[in-house]
Amino acid sequence: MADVARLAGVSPGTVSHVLNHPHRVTPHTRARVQAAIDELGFAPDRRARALAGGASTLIGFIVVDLTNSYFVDMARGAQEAAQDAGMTVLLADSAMSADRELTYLQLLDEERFAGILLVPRPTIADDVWRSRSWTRDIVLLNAQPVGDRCGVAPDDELGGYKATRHLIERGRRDLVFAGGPFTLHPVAARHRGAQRAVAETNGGVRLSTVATEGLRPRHGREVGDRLAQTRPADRPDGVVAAADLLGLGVVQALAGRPGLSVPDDLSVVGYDNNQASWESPVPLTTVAQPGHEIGRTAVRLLLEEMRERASHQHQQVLLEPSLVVRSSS
Amino acid sequence: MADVARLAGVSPGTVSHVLNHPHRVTPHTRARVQAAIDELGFAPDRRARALAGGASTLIGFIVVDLTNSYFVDMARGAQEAAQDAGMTVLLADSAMSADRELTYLQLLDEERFAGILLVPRPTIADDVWRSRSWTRDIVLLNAQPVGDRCGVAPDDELGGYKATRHLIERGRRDLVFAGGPFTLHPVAARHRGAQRAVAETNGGVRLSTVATEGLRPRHGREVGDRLAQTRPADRPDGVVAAADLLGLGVVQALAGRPGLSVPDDLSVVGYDNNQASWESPVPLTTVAQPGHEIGRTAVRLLLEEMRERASHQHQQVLLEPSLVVRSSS
DNA sequence: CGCTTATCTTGAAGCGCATCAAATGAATCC
DNA sequence: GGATTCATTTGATGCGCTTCAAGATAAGCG
Repeated sequence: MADVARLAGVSPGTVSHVLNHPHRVTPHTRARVQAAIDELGFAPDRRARALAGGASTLIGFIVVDLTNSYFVDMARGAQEAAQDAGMTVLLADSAMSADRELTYLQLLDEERFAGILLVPRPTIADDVWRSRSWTRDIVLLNAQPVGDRCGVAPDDELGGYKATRHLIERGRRDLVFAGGPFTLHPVAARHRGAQRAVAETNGGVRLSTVATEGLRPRHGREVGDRLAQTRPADRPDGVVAAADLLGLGVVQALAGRPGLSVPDDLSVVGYDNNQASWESPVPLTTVAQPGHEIGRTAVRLLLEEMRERASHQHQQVLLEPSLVVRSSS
Repeated sequence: MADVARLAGVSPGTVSHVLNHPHRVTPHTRARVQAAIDELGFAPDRRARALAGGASTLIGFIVVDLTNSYFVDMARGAQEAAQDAGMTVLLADSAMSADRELTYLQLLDEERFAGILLVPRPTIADDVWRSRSWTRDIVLLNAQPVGDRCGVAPDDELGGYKATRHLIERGRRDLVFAGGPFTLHPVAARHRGAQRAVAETNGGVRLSTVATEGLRPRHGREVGDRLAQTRPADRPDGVVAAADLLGLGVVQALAGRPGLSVPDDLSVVGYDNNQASWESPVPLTTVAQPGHEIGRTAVRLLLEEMRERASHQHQQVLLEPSLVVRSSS
């Protein structure tokens, strides 16, 4: 910056002004300084700026698993909202590791980022970072509510409700909810939603539950095989799968079997709007997570917390998932 | 830091020493300072440290599309290698946008990151960032070679060769290469590899080429349908697909058709080791990209460039993809 | 034309830390 | 016991920038 000042024949303070308060500088000198900046290819050191002046313009986003495009959606929503506020989101992939989660948290803390968005690991006893008090503002995404922090999450109960309600409106009367393990909060919540939708019919619709060991296609295929072996009279006519890959497994197992066509004999609804759900031979009806909105909302909360530190009230926001109807129902 | 010094009854310089040169400080005072640090919950400001002392410990990783898990692999490899060197990788998702790519580049430049890893958009006329001279060291990943930069990329030609060679070794004699558009460098390179493998047989194997409009499952299904309509006598017995999703489409279209079982009547090899390739009902033989190694190597090159700036020679590294044999061949 | 006011510009101080030369203290040696 | 040496500790200086009080210049007014 000193070089620029010298070349432009002004004081360092003036260079700083054209960078930060251009209106306070005569158009004439402003032009000269700008010319010097261009000629020297000067790019101000943001660390120094942040050190001297206000805060950083960086927001950190720590994600449990970047392999999951749901979280990438969140990141993009966050980036979008951050950009509107002149800030930037930088990502860190903790890749399921508690250690890394903590390490990143500490790093961003020491780097004095403006704020931190955290998608923690889904474990319950997830207290590694909670035991410590951080200097940065932190907003939790896709996590169970925590009292002393803002949080944004999808309304899984509502999603389960919507999926089930959809099948009921399509005339299905004998439903199965497939998913597991139920220790996973989202699975349990979606299940509750399904139960609520069925309860509203006052006995007009039956719901049974198949607990699976996981949510992968092979678990779904097991469910499908089991359905195929059921006597046609006892056979359900709708499946609410707790995840797309699970639902796809069900569809795969049913493919080609007589009397078991999807969606005529059996409707299937998935969950997550996974890429696989629309690239399947039978595109899957599914519930799309509001990942993008979660990201946007999280940044909004973070900015609020940063700006009105004193009056800020922590809050938990639940966002509504949306039904995407395709060929499987 | 001043607070810590005061509480421990030492000078600020000493606090700095226990942080940076612990051996130069008496165990006794070191313990006292440490106690003060703990009591105050002091976490040093990394920006200030970098400003005063050497360089930052941050490496930026700008990715064209984080939705693609191939790039997440690279990021993880990079993080791994960076960690070994006491550094950290932070990600930025340019989401296919040239603007964002440039903006991030400039941001990381101004934030004085130690170095930058860039996975640029696949376009050829990709000169937005090239026109400018950056202060940071930059390594290109998964990109066409550029003279004045280090670069790391997969050897697609070799991958195409390996896939084809595998089918030949399995006794296949009439092959099809399916993929497109051929303006995509990886597609063209894989095709060349396939041609080389066939050429080595001196006429013992036939290869035809089906140019598709894209690499999605539906394009593959079209190929599969066409194969099914071919007279059995003229029908190929092996398909080299330029991508997994394409290959999966082929398999899907063939499923259940008599005389067209996979892998008996027709073997299929995909490319990318996409998640879908192993979760399919017929797990796909495929070529796995060395994403992890690309990330590791890129960081290695970056560190070399940083440490031996004077003597450093830019280099292009091609990494070997590996064949993953599963049920479709 | 002298003085007040508004507009620009300046230079010093400080952000939080690392480093380095200088000072202090302890240990060693004859 | 005094002189040396080596290990610790100190305090000042500067990293690149913003800001702020103060100085300089220009404009406005009677």
